[in-house]
Amino acid sequence: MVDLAAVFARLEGAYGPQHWWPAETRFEVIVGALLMAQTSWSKVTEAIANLKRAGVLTPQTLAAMPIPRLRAMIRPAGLYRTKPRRLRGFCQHLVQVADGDLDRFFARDFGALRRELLSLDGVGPETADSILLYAGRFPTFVVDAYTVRFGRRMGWFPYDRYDSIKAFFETRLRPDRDRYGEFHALIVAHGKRTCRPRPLCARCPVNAACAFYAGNEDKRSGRGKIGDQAKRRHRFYIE
DNA sequence: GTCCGGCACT
DNA sequence: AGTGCGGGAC
Repeated sequence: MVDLAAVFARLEGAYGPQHWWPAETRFEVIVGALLMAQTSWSKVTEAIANLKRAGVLTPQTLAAMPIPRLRAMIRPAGLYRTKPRRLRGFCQHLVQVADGDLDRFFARDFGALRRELLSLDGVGPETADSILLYAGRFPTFVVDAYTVRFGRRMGWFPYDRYDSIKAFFETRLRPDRDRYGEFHALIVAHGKRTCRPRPLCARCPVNAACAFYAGNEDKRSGRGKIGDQAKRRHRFYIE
């Protein structure tokens, strides 16, 4: 029996409200999502600030911008060979199908919209769901590497397939976009601060419900079969 | 060295 | 399933 509401409450209690997505407009949310891969949010913020300062942060302007100029502005976000092309491509698509109007763009069937997003270069499932949730305001659950690691350690699922994990959450939570958005943000906070590659289980707010923590009880106590050397080898981080 | 709020190639 | 994409922060 997995009580997601209880886990949510404990994460919220430990980390507080996350205020996602930190952007002024829906279009900024989308630009941020497209620039996010393999970088930190502060770098994305820097890149968006460059676009704003230059006054080019509109779908029409970005859709018509030469790649080298775009590259110079979003350089802080890294992966500069791919991201400018993807950002411009998305804007061209947005202008094409909705005249750059996000109200019109999102005012369509969810399933069709998601498939359309996934067909665009640079938009995989996580980016598509981030856009649909945080910009489109659809109740769709976002899965990322933190979610996979966290859920597997908790013992909620053994697999790492995006759609299956997404379904795990969506079948257990009422479709509520604010709650979905906050839950994902809390999982990210948890993954950064506690459920790291080397987990800080001793001060984890949900360790009482965690299979990984339970499975390592003998190692924590130091009275199990596994000695100190093996503990280090297995990379369990004991506070 | 590893890590970033991934994705598209092979 | 493995790897290129990039460079700053730690």
